[in-house]
Amino acid sequence: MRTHLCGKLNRADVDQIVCLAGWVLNRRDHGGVIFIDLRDRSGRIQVVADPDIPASFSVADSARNEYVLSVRGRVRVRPEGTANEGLATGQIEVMAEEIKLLSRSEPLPFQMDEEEIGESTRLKYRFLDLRRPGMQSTIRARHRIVSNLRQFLEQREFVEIETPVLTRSTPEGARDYLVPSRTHPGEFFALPQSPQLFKQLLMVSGFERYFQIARCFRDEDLRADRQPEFTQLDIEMSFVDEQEVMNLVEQLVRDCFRNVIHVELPDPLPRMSYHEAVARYGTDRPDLRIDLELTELTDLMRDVEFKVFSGPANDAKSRVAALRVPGGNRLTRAQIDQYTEFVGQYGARGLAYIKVNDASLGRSGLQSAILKFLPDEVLSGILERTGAKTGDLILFGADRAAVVNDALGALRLEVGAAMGLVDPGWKPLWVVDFPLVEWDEPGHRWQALHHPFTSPKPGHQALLESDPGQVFSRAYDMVLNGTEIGGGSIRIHDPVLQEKILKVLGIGADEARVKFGFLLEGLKYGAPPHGGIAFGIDRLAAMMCGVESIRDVIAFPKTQKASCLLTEAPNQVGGRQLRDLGLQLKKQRQ
RNA sequence: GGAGCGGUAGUUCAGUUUGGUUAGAAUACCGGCCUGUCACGCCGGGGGUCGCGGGUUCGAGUCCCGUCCGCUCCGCCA
Repeated sequence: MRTHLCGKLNRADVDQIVCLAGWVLNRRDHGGVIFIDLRDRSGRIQVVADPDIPASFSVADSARNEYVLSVRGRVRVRPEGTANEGLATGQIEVMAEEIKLLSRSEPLPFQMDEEEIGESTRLKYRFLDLRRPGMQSTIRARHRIVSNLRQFLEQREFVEIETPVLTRSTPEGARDYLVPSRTHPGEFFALPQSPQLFKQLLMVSGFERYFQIARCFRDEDLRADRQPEFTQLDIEMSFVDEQEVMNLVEQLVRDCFRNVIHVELPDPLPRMSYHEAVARYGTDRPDLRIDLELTELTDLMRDVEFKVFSGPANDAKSRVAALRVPGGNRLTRAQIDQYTEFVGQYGARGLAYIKVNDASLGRSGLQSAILKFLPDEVLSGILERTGAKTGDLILFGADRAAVVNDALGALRLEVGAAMGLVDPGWKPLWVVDFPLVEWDEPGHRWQALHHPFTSPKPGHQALLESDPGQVFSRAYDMVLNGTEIGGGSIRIHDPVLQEKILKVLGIGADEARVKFGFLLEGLKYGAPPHGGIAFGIDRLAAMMCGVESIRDVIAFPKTQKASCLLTEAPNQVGGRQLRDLGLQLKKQRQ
């Protein structure tokens, strides 16, 4: 007797006696014969049974997913004349000789084959949602992805090391999840936002190649691609420069795509500077599947009478740019109004546009409320630079550069998707040459673009004090189809330089000691040059599975309010638990 | 903190624009019949706090106010 998994039977198995176990997908009694569609983790097979066989359950007219059965029987080819078109279960069936009921179920809260179930119902009954084919497939794919990444790194002598989950709050960056300490009343652990400082210390410790599949926690508002706890593939290496890190993780990602979803990514991955990405796409994570770009018009608009354009054109921190929409001429006024509202989310105060009715006619071939403000040479400059053709629409952004970039960058994605301009396939790239710091206006200080431990580019250190905004960092982001899937940098291994950077960031020696003194201390004891990267496993898995939300690749995700509908966490805890912590009960809501 | 969409049977939805008889459909569930079925078929049945609270009205699923929950986005996410 052999034991088989459901769905793995084939013609070579005919006449074998097999044992199956699985969920009943469908069960019927027809003409004195019982038909059972069984499903287990690997597939689906139809079992045919005579009512007289020993069976520890009774057959009703129909039922789905209500039982878990074990079946012993003979594999056979379905007899002539009994198969029909569209055989769902294949041509091999099992003639049952014995059926045992292993477990029974109440009627399900939703059907397994229903395509769209409301998010809250799915999450409340996540254990059943996970039983459905879609979630089975994504969760298993996620496992294959992680397994592949791990194998790749192990083959290259990386060592997987766990770092603490209960750790110290380092209040830079995101909000921490805090855990009160019982043994130190009034003090708190923080859950790690990333293992960054520990992995750098591991380099000091001599683990030259480290990785970890690390859970990270950030107490910020959620999005489709952001959960309060998420998983990162964390990598750090000693004695490497950015080329070596990038080359290695390119291979890692290519290998993963090849093995898991049979996709060949370009070799090498294209690279683009931060400044080029922002200029051409309005963002540091461009979606290169969309063949649209922002066109720089700032210099062209300096002398026009139209203040909406000339104002920003003459302000160093502002920008005038255009987005050409091929075939956009056919958009209605109402649709353009919607786009105006759309860019309003990003702070744009309007959305000027020109419809190109006939590109060969110059001014008279254009249609727009702003034509009268723009001289002929400016109009022809716009047409020439944007490459506008008859039937196109040109959209304008003129404001502070950050607003123009956010608005037109987002509009590019929105319009690209709406107009069907998104190429299928995979467009990865590296974004490099990031500024080390950016000016934070409300905080009135320089802020690290990546994090405070990122090394500045060699040769740029002289600018650190005179003009920090011009300093490039040794950071790199891997971007795939408009999503940042990984980011890293060569770190600072020189404690003197590290203190200098902290000073630029306005973090004094005392403050630095309080926040991450243990890292600064570690760097004093012969830290090797080192660098690394972290990949967002959830985002990577979601993209590779072709799903919109990372919730669909996380077995037990949280809702947008960061609660768990399955366990009803977070919840109030008993007075005893709180007293142990020296805390008080939250006042009950009315 | 802000903007938008949604919440009606176990589930997926219609009904809300223009207030008006007993709130419907499909599916699921229960009973009966049929029988090599595989979205089986046929007949019958049960099932609703229209998210919750308040208001307007002779009358509210429908209009108004508040609130809770889910989703998308902005802010936020070194």
